[in-house]
Amino acid sequence: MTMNVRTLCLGILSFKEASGYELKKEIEDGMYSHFIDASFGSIYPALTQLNVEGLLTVRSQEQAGRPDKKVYAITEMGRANLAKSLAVLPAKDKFKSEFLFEMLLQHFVSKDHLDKAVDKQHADLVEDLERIADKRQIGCADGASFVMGYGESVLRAALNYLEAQCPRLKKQKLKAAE
Amino acid sequence: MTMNVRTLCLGILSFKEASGYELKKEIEDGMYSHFIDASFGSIYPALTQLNVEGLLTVRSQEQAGRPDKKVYAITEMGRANLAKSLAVLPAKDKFKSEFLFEMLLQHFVSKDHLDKAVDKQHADLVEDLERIADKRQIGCADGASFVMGYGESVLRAALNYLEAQCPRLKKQKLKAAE
DNA sequence: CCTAGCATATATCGACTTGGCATATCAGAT
DNA sequence: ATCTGATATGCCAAGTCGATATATGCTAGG
Repeated sequence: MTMNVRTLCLGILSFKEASGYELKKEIEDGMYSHFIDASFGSIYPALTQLNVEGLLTVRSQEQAGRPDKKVYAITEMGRANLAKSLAVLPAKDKFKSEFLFEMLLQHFVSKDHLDKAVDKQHADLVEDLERIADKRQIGCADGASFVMGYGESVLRAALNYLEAQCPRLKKQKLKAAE
Repeated sequence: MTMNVRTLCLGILSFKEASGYELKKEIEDGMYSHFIDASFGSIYPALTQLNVEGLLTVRSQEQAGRPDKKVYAITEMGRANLAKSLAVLPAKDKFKSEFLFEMLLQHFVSKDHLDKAVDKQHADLVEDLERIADKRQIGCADGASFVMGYGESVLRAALNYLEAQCPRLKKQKLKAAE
């Protein structure tokens, strides 16, 4: 699979048309957020290029009191191109964690700093799980359901491990529940 | 935390001296492999730069029948610099999965291709789990133990989910056990 | 009241990183 | 005899991130 920002944009636009800004929001806060990343610096040039190649169409949409939106929609050529990109076996998952790196080198940092890092990791995991839980309530089809279930399983496992290794976290949890 | 290849090299070299090639092996197959990535194209320039800045020392080691090794060792300045980099709270974990992207867009690919993608994901997860299990047998201290336990939990959760969603995989497992 | 910050919206640019390629030698497999 | 793979270092084009710039309107606090 040729997984770059181009393919990503085509994939999201295959569900519904959107502007560059809306794509970024979807990638950051939406269903894609826990297994994909992309910045404006790659999204906007990709959209321009895809439009030039005829894989997308643009239409400028005026908005009251806001800058104009450039709404992109996928074309038939775009769908064909996306299908072609997806027809290659996906590359191996990549997981990057500064947190685990810091845990590995814990003898270089203070006990206090380590506690803060663990707390942050815990908060990040809880936040991600809550976001998925919110999306799940809405209820969605086939692929989306599988993807959210996968994310939920993995995040919950990480959270459980963290709480088992750092009993301190459970106390905080109880505190928060009061 | 300033997590770039520079910090990564300093971190690994804080345990033992190594050449660029050995660092790559450690990152690819060693304990770091499931939460960090780096290519030769970033490792070698980083080592050269760190040496110029006095954070590392080099010594050329001759080897019978092989090219000379440049063995890098961390200096006191290097350790101080590493400690400083670690004194910032770690950034949020990043997880990239082409597999999940493909699952989300499954209506674009054939049933056969989807099966192959799932099989590949399954094999990747099993391979990673085995690698961690091998490392764990050796037995290691504090940080390393935590990191491997974390990785094991997360990978096992993913594997369990995959097998629960695709009962076909269990049959393959039994086949392989025969 | 007003002003500081935040959300909307698009775009560029430097710095970093990846992945492929080049180069060289030797061991073991075919 | 030849080819693949491991050891070993390094360069380079292409892709990507994070910060920054620009412009506007809404909202909440001082």
